[in-house]
Amino acid sequence: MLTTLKDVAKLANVGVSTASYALNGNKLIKESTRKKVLQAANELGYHPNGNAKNLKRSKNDMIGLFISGFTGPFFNQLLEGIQDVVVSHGYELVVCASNERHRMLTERLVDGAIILNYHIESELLKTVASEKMPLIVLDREIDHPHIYKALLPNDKGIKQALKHLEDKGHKDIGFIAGSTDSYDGETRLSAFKHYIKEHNFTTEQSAILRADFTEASGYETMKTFLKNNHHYPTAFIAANDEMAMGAIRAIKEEGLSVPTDIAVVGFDDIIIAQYLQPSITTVRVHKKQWGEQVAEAMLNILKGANADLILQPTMELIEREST
Amino acid sequence: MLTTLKDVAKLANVGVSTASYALNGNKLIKESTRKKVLQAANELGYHPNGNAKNLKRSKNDMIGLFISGFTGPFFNQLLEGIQDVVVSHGYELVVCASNERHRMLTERLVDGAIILNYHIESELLKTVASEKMPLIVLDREIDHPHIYKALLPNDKGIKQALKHLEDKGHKDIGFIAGSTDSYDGETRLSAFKHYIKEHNFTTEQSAILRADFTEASGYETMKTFLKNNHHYPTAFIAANDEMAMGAIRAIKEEGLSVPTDIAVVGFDDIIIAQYLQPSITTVRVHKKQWGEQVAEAMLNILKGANADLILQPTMELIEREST
DNA sequence: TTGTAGGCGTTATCAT
DNA sequence: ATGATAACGCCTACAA
Repeated sequence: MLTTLKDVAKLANVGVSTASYALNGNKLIKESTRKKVLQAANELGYHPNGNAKNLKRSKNDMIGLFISGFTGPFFNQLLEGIQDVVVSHGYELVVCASNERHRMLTERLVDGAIILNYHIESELLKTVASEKMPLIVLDREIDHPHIYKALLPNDKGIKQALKHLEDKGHKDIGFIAGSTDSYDGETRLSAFKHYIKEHNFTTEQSAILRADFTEASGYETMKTFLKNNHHYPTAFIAANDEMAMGAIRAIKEEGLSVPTDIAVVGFDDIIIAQYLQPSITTVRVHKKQWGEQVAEAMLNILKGANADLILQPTMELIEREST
Repeated sequence: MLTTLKDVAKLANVGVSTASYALNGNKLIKESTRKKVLQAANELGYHPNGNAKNLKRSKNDMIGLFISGFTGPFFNQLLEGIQDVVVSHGYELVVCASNERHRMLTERLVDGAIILNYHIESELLKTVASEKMPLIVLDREIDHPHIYKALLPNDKGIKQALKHLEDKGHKDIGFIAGSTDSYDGETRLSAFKHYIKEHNFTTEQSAILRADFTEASGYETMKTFLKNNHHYPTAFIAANDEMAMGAIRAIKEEGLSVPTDIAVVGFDDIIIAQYLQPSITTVRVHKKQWGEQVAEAMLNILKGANADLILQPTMELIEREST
């Protein structure tokens, strides 16, 4: 067996509790005994057993982030934001991309969880959430006293994109939607439909394309669309930048020019967007800021603060060459 | 308090052990009792306490990946590879980017760990590694019976890059190194120095630049270099693609052309490399494959297999417009 | 200042 | 087929 506190205590010639106190910096322990214990622990390469410790304390000092996968350039910045804040408050962050068991979450191996994973069913979340285990969902609407929401104001973004295109003289605007699993994708789509109707744009139903957030899908979808329709909108909004990239590639390949023939607006402002040719006009989502806000909120909740705060991550239109 | 197994047992009118067996699918339990227990558990929204369970079983069914941060486009693909394999074997993966405590690792909350984080000291790793806790390091050489290595064959990559440039007629080749913390960065640098000498290239000491892996640092470094030296190499190798990107930006800004005046080779083949203008010639590291191999190795080790396997992730030169 | 002992929620052994 | 009970390793009253 591995070395336990008992081993350390024995080697240091003290009781286990003394060893425990010493290791945990309890003030009552004499300096000399603490030295002895530390020395013994060091000698044995002792590390406490987290399971035992956390079981006893019923606390893990650990916050979980549950995402659906590591694909795509979107997560990095969000992760950075969360990470920074979490560790600066003495917690640690674990990131899990499970799509079935989510044991880290269900078995309460974390003290709080941030959810951005459509694979996890809302019903499950409801059975997991509690006073001792607050949840913040980034990807759905859900009603529960211990589940907090931190959703992106996608409709604002769409509004800005449409406004921008309108200012540029576009009337006939298409849309490239992502997969239906995605909350953000679907809210972007419905915001689009909403404003299109409200502002009497001339968009045809057939100009609302369905892809799956990947560059390849954006390419394929646009390619097929252009092959099958001789009439095309003068502008497209894509539900993310990667699809915008793919669409632009397809448009260029069909001998059309961006933005002269078709303008394209992306969404998210991933790093690559500014480096492409043409660089992509996009709705920037301040992902790092979002992450920071979410993490702060979680820490506050954990601290017992009344965290009914409504997060408002910034969205702004970044104009570049594709429009 | 949260609902425990005892609560479930009570509601189902059975003993705790029976409840435990029922929930864990033990064959000895009568179908009708199992139903009762399941029903009760469901009703109470019961989820086992992972800490208690793992403590008792001394097993977590969990593998940890410890990285230094989420910045940079490098990790995603590696993560994907690891994730896929790990979950397909019934384990879960947790990703931690801690830079100080690493409690998930030290407190044995995982059954094995993959290390790609220069913040974690080798001494610590040695005290943590054991039969019950194998480690695979991706970022250092370290000697310990339970620490396995899965290092990138960086010298092969450098060799290919130099060969490519030599074939293109280059004799005077500079290098842009990353931060000294990085194992891969430093081995790339020393491989470069080694082959430069061996093949009698005319590289001057001053043409070995030091940046820190970011695009910005590549830009700054190259900018300063070109301002201060009227003589410059006809080609540069960068220790990663982002610095290559930055360098190219600086070179263009100084009114020189890539590749005519200065050719640039990157390293890693991050997604963006192919989309830039000029697209970047680079040494492709099959990161996903690397991740898969590492994960397979870990699972084998955990299974008790003799895993002295030497991993050989592929590296190949991808020729594009920057050379 | 230090030691003894009970309990955190499970699993697993051993009776029944 | 089921139920009592002893660990797992740690923390923390409470005693000494």
